[in-house]
Amino acid sequence: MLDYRLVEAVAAVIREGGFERAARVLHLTQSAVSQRVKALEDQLGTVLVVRATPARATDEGRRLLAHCDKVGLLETDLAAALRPESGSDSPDADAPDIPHIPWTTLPVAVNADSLATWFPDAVAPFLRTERALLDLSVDDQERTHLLLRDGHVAAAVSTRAAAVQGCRCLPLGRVDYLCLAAPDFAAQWFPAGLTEAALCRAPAVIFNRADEVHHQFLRVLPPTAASFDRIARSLPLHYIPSSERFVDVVAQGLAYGMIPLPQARQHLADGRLIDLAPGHAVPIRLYWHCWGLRTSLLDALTQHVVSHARQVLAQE
Amino acid sequence: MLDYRLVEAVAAVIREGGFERAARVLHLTQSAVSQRVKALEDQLGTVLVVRATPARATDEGRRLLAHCDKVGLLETDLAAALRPESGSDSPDADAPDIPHIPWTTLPVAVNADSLATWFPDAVAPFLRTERALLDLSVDDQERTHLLLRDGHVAAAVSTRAAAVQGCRCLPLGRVDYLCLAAPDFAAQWFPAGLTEAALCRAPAVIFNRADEVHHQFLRVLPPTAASFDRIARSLPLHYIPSSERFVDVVAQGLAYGMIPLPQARQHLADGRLIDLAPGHAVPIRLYWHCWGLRTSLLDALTQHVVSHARQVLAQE
DNA sequence: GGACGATCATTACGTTTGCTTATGAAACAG
DNA sequence: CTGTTTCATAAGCAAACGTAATGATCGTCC
Repeated sequence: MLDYRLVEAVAAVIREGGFERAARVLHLTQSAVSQRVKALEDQLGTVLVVRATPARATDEGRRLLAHCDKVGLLETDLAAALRPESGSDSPDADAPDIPHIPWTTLPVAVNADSLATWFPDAVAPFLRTERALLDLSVDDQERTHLLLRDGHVAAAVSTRAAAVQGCRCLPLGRVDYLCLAAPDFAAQWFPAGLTEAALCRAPAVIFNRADEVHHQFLRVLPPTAASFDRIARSLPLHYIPSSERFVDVVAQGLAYGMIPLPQARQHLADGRLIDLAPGHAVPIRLYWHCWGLRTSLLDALTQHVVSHARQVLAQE
Repeated sequence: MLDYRLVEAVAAVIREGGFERAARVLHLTQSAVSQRVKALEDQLGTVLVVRATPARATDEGRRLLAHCDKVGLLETDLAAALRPESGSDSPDADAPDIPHIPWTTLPVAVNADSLATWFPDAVAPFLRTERALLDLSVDDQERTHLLLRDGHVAAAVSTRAAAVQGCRCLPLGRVDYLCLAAPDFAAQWFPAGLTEAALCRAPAVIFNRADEVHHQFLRVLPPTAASFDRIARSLPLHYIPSSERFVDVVAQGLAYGMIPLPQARQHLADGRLIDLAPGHAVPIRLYWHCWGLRTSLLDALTQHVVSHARQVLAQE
């Protein structure tokens, strides 16, 4: 079996982005880290770390890292099983050199809109009951599953319905994106509705360059597919990579854009936003992907996320 | 992580039914096996092997054995993954469209906290009057100036006071970060205040791995610099790369963390958050960097941002 | 009951592993 | 080109770990 002191050295180098920082975290010298990494690379016959600034993992290194995280989760389970009497852990005075009861850090990828809406409420009870720490990566909903596939995260919220190799995939529900604008904005830029000419002139806002929802919306609009390309190429676009600011920009009448119904409901009720294309919502289906590995922590997180999402998201 | 040489010794003893046989299988002496088993039992604080004839596992030993098998399976998978030459995966390339002449897209880098607070209000009037589109990049406040230096953005909000080559740099003001927690959280984890022991146990939340504010805070705390390193290395940390969710996590009593005063003011007034270290705010000074190139749009943006920031941010 | 055999624990000592300190090499910035 | 940063390598050394020998414990059989 692997010597996990070596594995952890590689993991630390990659997480910290360098041998020096890794050494500090591991309470070792840079030299020792270098030797450990080299030893493991020799043993496996593969380069695991790209020596650059910052240091990063090779494909093999990534796989090893994912493996290391899995084993870490398993060990957390084991520790819990071997320490059944760990009920009360209130901070009382004891030996400071004994590192406290270990926390487990769970790397999870989540799309910005979920993070801005239902996700925090879904994980809050989990964080209250489990000795776990979240390490969130925010990425586009179409790409979070890549982070999972490459072993960067143990779980992800994604639009991908197909399970990643070696992973579970559970449907969470549907979020409807509506094409919204402030009433003033609509009157100024779309006096005759969503005409092709108006679409080419009115400033729109999208999340970032990977955001596909706006384009999906244009595709389902009455104008034919022929005109779609022409429109899509000439859209004046704001890029605002923050869900909350995104909504603000639209609410303030600076642009129009595709907004998740949960985030828009209040604005719609108040009349601060209006639907530019009623009946043309873009439904985005979200899925929970996580390692197939059965671990009480992962299972608990999955349980919390899935059950909460199915309560608050639209179900088919 | 566990030392799997020790684990394998226990496994061998149980599988083989004795230390002697285990030693033969492991190509060791009986003494070595005995020492290894004892070492692991000491480490875990549990008896793993029932010394009888034949030797058998305790409940804890059985769990350890099951764990060992799981890790073995994972390692088999890993080995299979590292054997074959890595396939080629092509990252999907996106082709950003350049909008028409009348609209100018301004790439701007901004740190998340600014985006979550004063920045939108600062640029809103600018967007109303100018035919400009924003292309925001969110990055850590210590690194936004790098995006500027490398030509990725035309302007940036950064903590860097020194002007980038060929760029202007204007001070915007100061944001004070306070060490905050929910009252319940403070009572549970910091009954005696910010002691070293409590700091090592209580879960904290930081933005991401480049976030230095928390560490800066620890450095200015009463405990000497000597104890700082020890604390900093053993902090249980949540990573929540979203300003709004960051605050939520603290407000919900899931962790404590450094929060900009502007974002915390309402919570503090409501009593939902309390200051764990009054008088120990970490002041972060922000600067507006932009290309020296004189452009009416850039000048206008700079004008709006700087004047608004100087109104809402603390000035020296 | 006492001697014996089997089995694991302990002790003492020698080898080896693996860390630290010091220095070299390579990439990078200014 | 020079100083800086970062990783690799070399040599010395201490601690870890294994072996061999011995001690302790328990069950068995005469």
